[in-house]
Amino acid sequence: MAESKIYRIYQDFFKKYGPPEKYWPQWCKKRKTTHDREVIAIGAILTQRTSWRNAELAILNLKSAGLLSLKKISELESPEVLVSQVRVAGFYQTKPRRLFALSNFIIGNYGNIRGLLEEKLEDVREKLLGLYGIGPETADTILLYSLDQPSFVIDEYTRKLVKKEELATDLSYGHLKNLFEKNLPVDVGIYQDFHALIIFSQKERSGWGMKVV
DNA sequence: ACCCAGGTGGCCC
DNA sequence: GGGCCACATGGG
Repeated sequence: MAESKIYRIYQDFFKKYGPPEKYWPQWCKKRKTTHDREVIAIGAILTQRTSWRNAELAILNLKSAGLLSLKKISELESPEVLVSQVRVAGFYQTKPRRLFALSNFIIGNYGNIRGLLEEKLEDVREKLLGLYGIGPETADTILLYSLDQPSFVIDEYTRKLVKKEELATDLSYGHLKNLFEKNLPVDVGIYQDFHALIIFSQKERSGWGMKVV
């Protein structure tokens, strides 16, 4: 494993760009509060097919409205209440429904997001995938960055890297996820850092990273 | 006026 | 299982 090309790319990126915690302090930091975990899960939905900049503006809108909380969202009469806060992040009819579905699932079944840590990774992943608006990338983002579970995230940047380095011809989500997980030590920190580094490498550090929310 | 940004569900074949 | 489309705003 140590000599695998994928692991070598990770090491090269780390040397080149340094620890991602510098750029994504909220997402990669070692100790997270329950609120941190909730914000990351909410952010994972808001940033779907959307620039992080706009997703972050929506997060700030939710914060100003006192709604940056899974419990608060789950208590809403209707997801439409969130339309004005979410608008800036696009898909403003669908994303509120997705946030509502996730919040109701977590609060209704577990009381709070840390409840998900009591169950096996595979089981939580299957349940997340069953929710409206949560596909493989969002499920793995929540598992990896919100819950600190070793579930590698595949996105378009990862696919670009795979194509450029000719790491695989099958670009399906499941195949790439298995490929990366098979070629890396099972280590949450490495998974988190590598996914972030892949994005930096594709974006060439063009001035973004998550601000403190 | 285009094109894209850390996707997903619905529909069709 | 894969291919196409709608969803929607803001920035380059």
